[in-house]
Amino acid sequence: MENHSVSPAETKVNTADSPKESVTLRIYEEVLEDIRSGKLAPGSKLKVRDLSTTYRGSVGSCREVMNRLMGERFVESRGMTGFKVKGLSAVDFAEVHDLRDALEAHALRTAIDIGDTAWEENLILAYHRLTRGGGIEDDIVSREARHRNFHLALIDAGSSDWHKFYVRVLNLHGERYRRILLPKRIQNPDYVAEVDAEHRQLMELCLDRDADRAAVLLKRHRSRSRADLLNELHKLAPDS
Amino acid sequence: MENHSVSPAETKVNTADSPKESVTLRIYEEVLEDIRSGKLAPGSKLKVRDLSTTYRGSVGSCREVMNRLMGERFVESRGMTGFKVKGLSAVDFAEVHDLRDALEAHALRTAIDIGDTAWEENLILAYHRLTRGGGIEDDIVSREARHRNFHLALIDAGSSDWHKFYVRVLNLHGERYRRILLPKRIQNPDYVAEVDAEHRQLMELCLDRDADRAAVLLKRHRSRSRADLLNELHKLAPDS
DNA sequence: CTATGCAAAATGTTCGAACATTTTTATTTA
DNA sequence: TAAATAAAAATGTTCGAACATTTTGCATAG
Repeated sequence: MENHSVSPAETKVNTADSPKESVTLRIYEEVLEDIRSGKLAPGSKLKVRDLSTTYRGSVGSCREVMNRLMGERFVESRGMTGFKVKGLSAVDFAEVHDLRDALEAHALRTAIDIGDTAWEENLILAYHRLTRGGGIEDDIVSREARHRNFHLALIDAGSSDWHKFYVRVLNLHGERYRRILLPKRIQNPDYVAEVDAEHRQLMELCLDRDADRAAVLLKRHRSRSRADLLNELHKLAPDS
Repeated sequence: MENHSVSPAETKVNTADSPKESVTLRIYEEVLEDIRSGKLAPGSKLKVRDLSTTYRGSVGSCREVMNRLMGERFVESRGMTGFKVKGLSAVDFAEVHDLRDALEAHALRTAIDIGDTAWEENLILAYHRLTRGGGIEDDIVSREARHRNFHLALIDAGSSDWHKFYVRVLNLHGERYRRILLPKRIQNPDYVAEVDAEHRQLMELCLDRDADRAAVLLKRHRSRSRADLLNELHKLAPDS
């Protein structure tokens, strides 16, 4: 049988004071990144032995990671037949998108309602990092991370841990669809600039405490992505 | 150090055709039940070696289960300090309750909107099982399972897998609070009868496709629980 | 007495071999 | 040839020992 082994996501530079993360955590991060980037193809089988050589860990460590990723729905498993990368589908994407919209809209209103100065300052900081880049690493991975952080900063006041927990997971899944199906767009400078303009507006509406307009803009902010992604998905599988 | 070992949840009878579930799955189910019943105390440490003897598996199997339960937020872990049962707190409960309310209200409207005959029939069946008992096993565990199934049946039409996934987890957490803090009430026949009357109303409003009243009743259905549980929690820790 | 540091114990983590199941391949038979 | 079967390979699962880190207990210095 052919072996679709992949090379793991870039090894992280161990800065002097980094507190020596566990093997399991390292593999978790690398596998998650590789699933989100598409390096581990949607629907493909995840054989723990292959994983253990690719990501340099034991079968046990890899199985721990698989179990963890099941909880975040990036990995599936039925009975004693091993693990699979979750597939892509139009229905799944629509669900992810709509549920995130609902949760985020609610959280945004709460944040605008009761957010304090710290929230405002953190939001400004997140916007700055998003647009100015995060330092040395300025690839697609960190861009998406900064993007996610900005959107999390928007709602990082008042809303519950549960809310944030779910929004984070849904965001990660949304990113996966974007990165795999629209890789060109998210690297196009014009598109990025245009989107960042919306981010700025969003931030300013928050600072002005204009919940209604912010909610509308947030929804519009994503609607193009949604339509285009569903279009791509229907091209791949017209019947779903 | 003292050893707070517990006896595992009752061993499941292996009927002839049961497809031989994996050790990990068995331990997962037993540990989850013991966390929800309070046999594994909120906030207590989960030492894999103790677990492996209590639940008759290897450390590796137990670690897989811990990782899985982390995804459902029944178990926490920070750095290299092992696993802990998630604690109880008033804020956490309020978050669980409110988020579930929001998700379920939305799902209920969708179900009433587009639910078909199969949905209606399934709902009637779930109500029957809830009130008439589920057969041999009629303890608190199966009562709660049937209760959860009824509420899942209410929304089991149209709403997304993600929605159902999250509602299920939130329900399990809500049950945990009820079982640990209000054990008397949920076993009181009068209370059960009273609640089941509400269940019947709820079902009938669904069959009548009266979304507005159903939504109101669903909210009210839980409000007493919510108030009483928050009261209990404040007694335990008045400052949370 | 408190604080500090060391050693021992407890606990957390990782590993790869051993075992079990599923899937594939080869072979036989109708 | 096609279906059935058995052997072999591949893959999935489980285990407990080995290793690493954290916590505990104790001795000593301030």
